Amino acid sequence: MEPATNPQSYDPSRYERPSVTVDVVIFTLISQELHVLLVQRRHWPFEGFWAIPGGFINMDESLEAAARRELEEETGVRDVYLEQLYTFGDPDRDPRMRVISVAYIALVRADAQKIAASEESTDVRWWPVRALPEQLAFDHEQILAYAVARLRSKLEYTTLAFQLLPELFSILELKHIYEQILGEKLDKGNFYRKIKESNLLEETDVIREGRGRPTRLWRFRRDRASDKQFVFRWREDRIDR
Amino acid sequence: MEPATNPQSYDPSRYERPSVTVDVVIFTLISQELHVLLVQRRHWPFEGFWAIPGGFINMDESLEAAARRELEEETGVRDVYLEQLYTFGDPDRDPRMRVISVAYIALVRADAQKIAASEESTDVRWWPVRALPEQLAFDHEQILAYAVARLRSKLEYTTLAFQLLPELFSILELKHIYEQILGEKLDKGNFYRKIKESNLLEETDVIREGRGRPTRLWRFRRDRASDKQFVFRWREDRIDR
DNA sequence: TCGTGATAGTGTATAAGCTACACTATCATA
DNA sequence: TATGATAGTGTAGCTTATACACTATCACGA
Repeated sequence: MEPATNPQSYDPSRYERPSVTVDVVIFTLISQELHVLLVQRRHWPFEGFWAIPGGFINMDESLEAAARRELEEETGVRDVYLEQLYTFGDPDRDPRMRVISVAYIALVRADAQKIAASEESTDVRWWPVRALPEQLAFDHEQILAYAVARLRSKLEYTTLAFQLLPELFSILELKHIYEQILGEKLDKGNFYRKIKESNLLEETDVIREGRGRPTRLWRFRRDRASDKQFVFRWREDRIDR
Repeated sequence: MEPATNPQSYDPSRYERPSVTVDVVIFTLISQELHVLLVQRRHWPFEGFWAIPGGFINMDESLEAAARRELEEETGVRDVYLEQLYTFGDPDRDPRMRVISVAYIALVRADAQKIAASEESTDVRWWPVRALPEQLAFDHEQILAYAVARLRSKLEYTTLAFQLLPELFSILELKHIYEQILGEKLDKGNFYRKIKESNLLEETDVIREGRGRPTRLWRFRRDRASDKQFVFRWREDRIDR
């Protein structure tokens, strides 16, 4: 509890304190594929290794505010989807000192990447989650693996997939993302039916011309998102704590 | 990231550090009803208020180890289900100083409560979640509400309910718990079928005599639990991050 | 000893939802 | 005007869920 089981001996300042950082796993979609932002470290420890962006919390900001600050520093993006993932705190995860890291997941829209790209430095890159660097700094492999698993899992039963798409998109583009994430082909007809029945999409007048038949574009109804969660598929190996 | 976006200026010890505590929301079943363990504070701040048990982490133990230590100190119980809930870190959640609290959920078996009771001090009590104290210390109302919501949610699509039951139980007792949690009556026949099909229960030779027809008792197959998650019911308002 | 209430457990017709896949539609281009 | 490419619809049949009627086995009292 807050220090009071042994109240008579209470003196918080006695206790040695760990450092607390916030790490943000930033996902986006590039050419229909899921990517994550990593930064390359220039100094010991793990010099040259890729790492999840993050940093120390300020004493006067909330954890989420710290995560948003980090996110904006790295990508220049604001108002994105952000959720707390997990807190990693093994005693020796950082060789320098005890560091507790509160990890967050951020989803950045596909059409917002250019902002990131424009501010990209040589040691900041989007990596496809299917082809990540061999080894990451610290326990970041574990954090990233967990983030990917959680994202995959949640995309199946929430509207998170929409956060990755641009403002307007076709139903088959949406299907493509689901296929990427689920790792399997989906039936076109069934997908259309399911998405339409969900009533989460709003038809627009925009028609995109392409090689075949012109494609109608749709928009995500944010208002509906909170009312009704969209359950795309049930899986037995869900990760969602 | 771990401190290296600005590597040239890196010096972790410069940063002011928050205190980090682990709070454990301990649930159990008493007379078929969900209860939670709270401790009453003896000192400022929130003197006399009920709080979730917890304490500072040691510098050489993991977060989960700290949670298990707290749990054992409070209930004497080991080897229970434990999962990280969420990390609460608003700047002014503790009036004394900046405290980051990593909250855990623990599920204690119904037949293990006596252990807790035997070590109970005057200011430690099991509270039914349906009738909690008006106000809790710090932001513990929020933590507790979140824990209860997450527990309810997860009980529907995991085998967590079994963690609350004694070693041996009847299928209708299990049904009773699900009814408690879901807040609705379930069909007996469908419940039998669903549970049996799930293959999560192991029949025992134990028969309990009662008023009516004798009841066969069952045991939870822990080995199966990891293979196959038991999805009892889908809900649209799930909370599972 | 037979009936009744209480609890335990099974069977099944119907409804609802999902899946697979065949079908139609509309464009560009050769 | 035929062909390929992409967009979108219809539907038969299978699978699963729901509601509810049914059987089973005990204690206990008339």
